[in-house]
Amino acid sequence: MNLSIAEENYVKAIYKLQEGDTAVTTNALAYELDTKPASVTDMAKKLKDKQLIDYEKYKGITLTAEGRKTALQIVRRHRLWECFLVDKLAFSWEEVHELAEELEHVRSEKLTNRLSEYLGNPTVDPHGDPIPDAHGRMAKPRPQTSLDQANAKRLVVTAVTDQSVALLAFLNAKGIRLGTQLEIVAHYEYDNSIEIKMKHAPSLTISEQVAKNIMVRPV
Amino acid sequence: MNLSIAEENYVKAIYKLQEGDTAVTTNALAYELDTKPASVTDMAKKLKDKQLIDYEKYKGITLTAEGRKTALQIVRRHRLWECFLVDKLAFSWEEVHELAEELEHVRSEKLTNRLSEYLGNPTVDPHGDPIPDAHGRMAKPRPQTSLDQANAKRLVVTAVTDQSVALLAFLNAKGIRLGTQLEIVAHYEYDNSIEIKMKHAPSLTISEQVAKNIMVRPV
DNA sequence: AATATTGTTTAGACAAATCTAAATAATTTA
DNA sequence: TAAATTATTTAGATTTGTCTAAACAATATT
Ligand SMILES: [Mn+2]
Ligand SMILES: [Mn+2]
Ligand SMILES: [Mn+2]
Ligand SMILES: [Mn+2]
Repeated sequence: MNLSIAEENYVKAIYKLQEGDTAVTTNALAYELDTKPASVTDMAKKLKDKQLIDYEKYKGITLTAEGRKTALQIVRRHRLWECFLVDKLAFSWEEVHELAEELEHVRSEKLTNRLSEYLGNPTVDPHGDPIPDAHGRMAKPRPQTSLDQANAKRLVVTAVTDQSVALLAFLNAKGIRLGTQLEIVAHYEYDNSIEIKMKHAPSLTISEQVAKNIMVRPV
Repeated sequence: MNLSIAEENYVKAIYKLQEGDTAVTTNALAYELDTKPASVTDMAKKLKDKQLIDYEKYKGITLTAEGRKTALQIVRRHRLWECFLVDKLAFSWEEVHELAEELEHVRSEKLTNRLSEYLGNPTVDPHGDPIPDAHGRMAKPRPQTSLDQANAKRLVVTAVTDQSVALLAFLNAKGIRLGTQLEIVAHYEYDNSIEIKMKHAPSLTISEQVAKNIMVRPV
């Protein structure tokens, strides 16, 4: 099936929003893609015709098996290009999403697989998200929790859930990246802020909002 | 100026066809882009509006200074990606054009310049074509002639003008690539075929058509 | 010079992707 | 449950890039 760039972006967005079996709503998809609900309805009809989604008027959207397979291929390309940009071209993690958003649309299995191999077949991207392999399989991520819910004291950063430039740049400024080890020094109940301590640095206090978006596991 | 992919492909094709100051004809451009003359006329009006080309009805098309600059940026991206695919991902020279045709449309100066640097700022692409630098300047290619016109006996292959998969695959099969050294053993006047000899290989005879598309200079 | 051929443009149409505004369905509130 | 609100769809338009068929211009042939 030959998909346009717009169609690919829709399929990927549906995949992103579809947690488990919950149908994706028209409005949510419009918001995610920065477009209008009317446009989503139009596209939903096209993707249904192409059998990439199940869709009934007013009932929301879910990917078919075929659609899920397609989505995983796009996600694979996106995350591999992000790795390339960070690992080989020394881009910072907040710069790569936008570029990968375009590079992901070059559809060549050979290119994708060669790129993966060249990068050492990475299993996570620069934001800690898992990379599907050539068959669409993702390594089951090791158990992780958001920093605000962590109970162990010594932790390592495994992923970031909000990948906005604003948060990623903030984390850069504070020296927090994937693999960073830290200890929880204190929880402040007033605003649920959390004081953390990293090696070779004074402790710092981060807001609940930041903590919620940092994923960690016990070291 | 924000150009669509279609517009970029037109600008690049005009650049390719515009040798010196000869205006590019509607039909030639349609053939090059595998489209119809009527479509070219439509696009010519748009590119004229955007001041990328000079165009008067029935008088053909030439790039403006702005258009030339745009074309050189696209050519730069195209050739850098070709280098990447060959040098880093081990693609063969006949596979890369099609992929670069898509990758060239990712418009990011930062990406382009980082890629160039990563590749060691190459000055020629895998087909021997020169790569414009960040300012659009190309190294003046060292003097070269087509193999059928060469008079020196000991030669080195510097470029290939016909870059069809068919010719490139033929040259692969015969062990002829950029940098290959060869001697002219004989010219056969009957069909203008040329017998050549490369190191560590028996001599072989190639047709005039092949010879015309191999660029060489004295070693 | 008249005619034929070739090259180019125009007119009118279509598909893809989007939009706004209006209509309709589903859900929540009173 | 009736009214109000929210979510979604439809109708109709627009832009981009393309096409075919017909008209027109430039060039070549007799
Ligand atoms: Mn994208
Ligand atoms: Mn990512
Ligand atoms: Mn292209
Ligand atoms: Mn090339």
